Amino acid sequence: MTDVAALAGVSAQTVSRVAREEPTVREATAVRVRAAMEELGYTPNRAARALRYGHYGTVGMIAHRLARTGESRTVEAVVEAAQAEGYTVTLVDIASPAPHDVSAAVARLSHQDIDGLIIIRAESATPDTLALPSHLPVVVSDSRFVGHHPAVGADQAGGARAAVEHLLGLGHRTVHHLAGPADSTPARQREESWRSALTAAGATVPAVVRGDWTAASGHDAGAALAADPEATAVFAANDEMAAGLVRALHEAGRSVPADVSVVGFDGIELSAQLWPPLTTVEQDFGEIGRQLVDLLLRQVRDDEDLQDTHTVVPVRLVERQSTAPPRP
Amino acid sequence: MTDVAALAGVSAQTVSRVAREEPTVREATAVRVRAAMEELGYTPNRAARALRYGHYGTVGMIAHRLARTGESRTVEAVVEAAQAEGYTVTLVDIASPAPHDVSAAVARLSHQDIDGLIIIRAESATPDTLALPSHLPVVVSDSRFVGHHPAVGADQAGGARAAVEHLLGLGHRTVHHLAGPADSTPARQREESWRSALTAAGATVPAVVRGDWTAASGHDAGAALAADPEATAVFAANDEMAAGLVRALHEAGRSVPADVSVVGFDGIELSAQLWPPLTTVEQDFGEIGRQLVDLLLRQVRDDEDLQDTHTVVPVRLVERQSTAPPRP
DNA sequence: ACCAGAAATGTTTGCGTAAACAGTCGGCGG
DNA sequence: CCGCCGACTGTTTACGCAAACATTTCTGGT
Repeated sequence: MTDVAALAGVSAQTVSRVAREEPTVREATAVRVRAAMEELGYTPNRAARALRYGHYGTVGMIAHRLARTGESRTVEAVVEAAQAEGYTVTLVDIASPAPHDVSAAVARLSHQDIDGLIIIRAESATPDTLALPSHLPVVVSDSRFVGHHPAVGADQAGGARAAVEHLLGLGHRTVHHLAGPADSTPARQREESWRSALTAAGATVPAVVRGDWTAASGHDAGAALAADPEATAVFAANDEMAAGLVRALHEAGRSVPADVSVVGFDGIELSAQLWPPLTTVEQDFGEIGRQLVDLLLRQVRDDEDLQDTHTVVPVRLVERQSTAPPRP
Repeated sequence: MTDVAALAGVSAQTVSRVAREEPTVREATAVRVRAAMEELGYTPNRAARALRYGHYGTVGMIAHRLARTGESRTVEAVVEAAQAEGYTVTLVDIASPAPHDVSAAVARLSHQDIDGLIIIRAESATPDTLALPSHLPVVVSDSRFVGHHPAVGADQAGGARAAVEHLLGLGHRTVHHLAGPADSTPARQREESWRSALTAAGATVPAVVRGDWTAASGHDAGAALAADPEATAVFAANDEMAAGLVRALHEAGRSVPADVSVVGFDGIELSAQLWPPLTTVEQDFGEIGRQLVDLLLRQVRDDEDLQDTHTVVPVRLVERQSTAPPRP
């Protein structure tokens, strides 16, 4: 900055004014300064600015396994929404969703240059195990934190219920469930909602088959389900597992949907390309991302107290060709 | 920091020493200081540190549509590799891969607190249109920048050749190509390599069908290909389009692989779950991410000049059940 | 007990920026 | 033609931290 000032024949303060486009600089001077900045390749030092201003223009985001569809779509939406508000996003991926790793990630990130923190799918962390720096605004996409931090989440319960009711409505006696890992909050919510929807309809509740979100685990589970002639309808906790399940059914010679109907969850892009195209509960990841950023920035900028806020983003059942009435 | 120093009854410098875990502080003192830090919720201010040190411990990453499989896997790998080296990653998503938007993103990011920049899939940007701040270390995952910036890329040509040769080896007379968008460098490389592999084998080169990477575009293209009885083997430029293509073939009553063999590219998780499981050219995104970080940090830390470096990461043809010899 | 030298701690300074305050200059009314 | 006002521009200072240098407090050996 000093060099620019010298070259333009002005003071450093004037350079600063030009850099920030203050209107109180005479145009002729500004032109000269800009030319000098150009020539010297000057760029304002953000660390110094952050030090001066006391904030960074950056939000942190913690995620686990961010190449997964739900994660990456949320990340994309968050980045876009944050950018639209003039913030950048710094990302940390945690090794596992275990409390210890989450805390380590928070510790690392809270020493970073961030004004606020977005935690997505910190599935197994609990408010107690999460040692957050005081006064750091936080939003979470996991409802376990309701009452501790503002949260945004898809309507897991509603989606699961819609899936079960759709299958029951088709005439199936009951609906099997291919659940997600037991330590995942969304997985548990989907499972509980599946159970209560069955109970409410007076249907029997079959044993849960559990996977770990991966397609491979869905494929394993599918082998078991395919052997059970009673299983005519399956609600899978996500689309990847549903894809593995469908493949296992194909391999077992069971037709989808003639022999077995399958419903997924998430609405990933490829769900429409499976054979048959998968009926699924579609989440609006874009909206989730936008809400997360909105809630966070309201705390950062306006110092709002949003503790008890819990935004539920609606989901939508998309009926495709993987569901049909059972064989008579 | 001053408050902590006062509370612990030491100087600010000693607090700094404890914060950085310098070994020259007596343990008894360190304990007192740590207690004070704890009580006051003190956290070192990174902006001030960055200002003092002259670097940020952060790398920037520019990507486009980062929810796509290849992108998100690369992002995840980069984040992990950077974390392992003690760096964090700040992300910016660009609206479109057009030169103008890329430049805007670079401009935005170069004013951020970053020590280096990773550009992935800046497909249509050219070295000229990209106004980078001078002296900012850069790596690129697009070979168009070879000679301008160090680059890392999968072996596009080798992968495409392997796909074509696999199909030809199965006995197909020729191989059709479902290409990616014309403004994408990887798409062009795959297409050119497909063409030269056919020519080298003395096979005729059918007209290219072009998609835009999405499964939907693959489905559209599939409708055309399904109507052509000459098309017994198709090499799709990515797995998403291959999935759409396979679905279109199913809908047209053409069997895969009995009537038409299909090979994809990327090796996304769901490629193994399609029906039939997709033969594809698998990229090692993890390795690409690690190489990107390695190349970048060598410039950042050691000030190495890596201009002409171009690391090619091998790909691997994974044979599954979507390919077979043509009907006699 | 005394001293040299090592260990521990304190003081000064500057990193690049922008707010607050202090000039300087030109033009206009009287 | 003087003085005052507003438009510009310059000077001083502090943001929080850590390197460099200065000073104090311990060691252990005699």
